[in-house]
Amino acid sequence: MARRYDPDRRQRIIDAAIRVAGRDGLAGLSHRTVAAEADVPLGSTTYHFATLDDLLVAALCQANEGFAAVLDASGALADDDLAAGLARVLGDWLNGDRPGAELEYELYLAALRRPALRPVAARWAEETGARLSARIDAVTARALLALMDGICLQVLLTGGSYDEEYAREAFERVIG
Amino acid sequence: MARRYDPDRRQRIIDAAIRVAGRDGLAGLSHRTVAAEADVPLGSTTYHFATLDDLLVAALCQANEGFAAVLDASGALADDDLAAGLARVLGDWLNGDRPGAELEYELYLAALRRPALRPVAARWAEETGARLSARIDAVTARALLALMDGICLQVLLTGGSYDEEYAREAFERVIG
DNA sequence: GCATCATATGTACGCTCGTACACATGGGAT
DNA sequence: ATCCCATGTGTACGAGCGTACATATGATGC
Repeated sequence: MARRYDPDRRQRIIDAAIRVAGRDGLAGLSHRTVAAEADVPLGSTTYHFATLDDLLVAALCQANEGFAAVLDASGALADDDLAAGLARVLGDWLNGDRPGAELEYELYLAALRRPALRPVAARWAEETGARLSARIDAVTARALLALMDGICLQVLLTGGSYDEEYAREAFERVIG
Repeated sequence: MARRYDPDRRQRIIDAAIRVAGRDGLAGLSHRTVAAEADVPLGSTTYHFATLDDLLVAALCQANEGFAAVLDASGALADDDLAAGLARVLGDWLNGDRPGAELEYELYLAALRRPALRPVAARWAEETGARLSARIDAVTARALLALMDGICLQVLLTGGSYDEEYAREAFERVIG
């Protein structure tokens, strides 16, 4: 009954959704679980996000900024050795916040089956590609992006560990 | 009441699961939906596959053979120009049976959140890597695999179309 | 002040889900 | 011929789900 007129309500629901998805995966995400995590009544989550897709889009948009932030903060794009810089930032991201990386990828990959998420996933790819394009030609940027995705996938899917030197070598070859 | 002692019961349930997952995605997969698709009673699916993970593992194992079959049949590994061969087979797979490719990837990516699927996903990566290793050194094979995953992902996630020439160029650079 | 309307709340309905379990059936070992 | 048990069948239970909706509240514009 408390906390009527909570100006941050919507944002708190998104944050709660990210926590729930991070803990239990997308399968554990529902209006109710998010409501419980955010400590708001069920009706509040359904009011702000009529469908789960709406909530997913908001969560994906926010989670997407995780890697972008790491990428910008690392200065890898300004590194003299771009391949080494990318390999380093990927390692920082994968080893620094593995659950966060898993969540980000899960949301990203969810676009495969949820058309509503595709524009967001596509925009992320475009924006990251654009950052790379500031350093290198468009084709190489796109290939680097694909390679980064593939390497992350191999690490996350097989549960293996990240091999920075191998990544650097692969990036270097693509850069040519 | 009919069809007692159906020796192919288990296999028919797996086939039904693949059809359901292909049509409605993993989210639409349940003991009941599979039972309905296979035209068997609910108890039959729960008997042969106590948990959904059991069923997923069986489906993933079977679906995994799709790309491998295309890869073998294409003769890409025997192609003089490995990069061109891989780019061609990827195009055949993505354009020839898009729903099948989506399903295979969805099952593959499900390993991210379902530990039970990880060994299967890891084995697929190993086996495909081994096929490539017959043609090229192990590091390059692994990088090629990552790049193939990444390129497929970009196509499937963004809904874009596959650019074979771009893929060939990227493969070529990795091969060096 | 007052009307308006976006926001917030609680409850209820019908559905599907996983799971459990009691019972039926008949192939194959003995 | 008989028994065992893997396999097959039907039903029920409790839980969680999305959704809808009637109602409450107070910020905001006038």
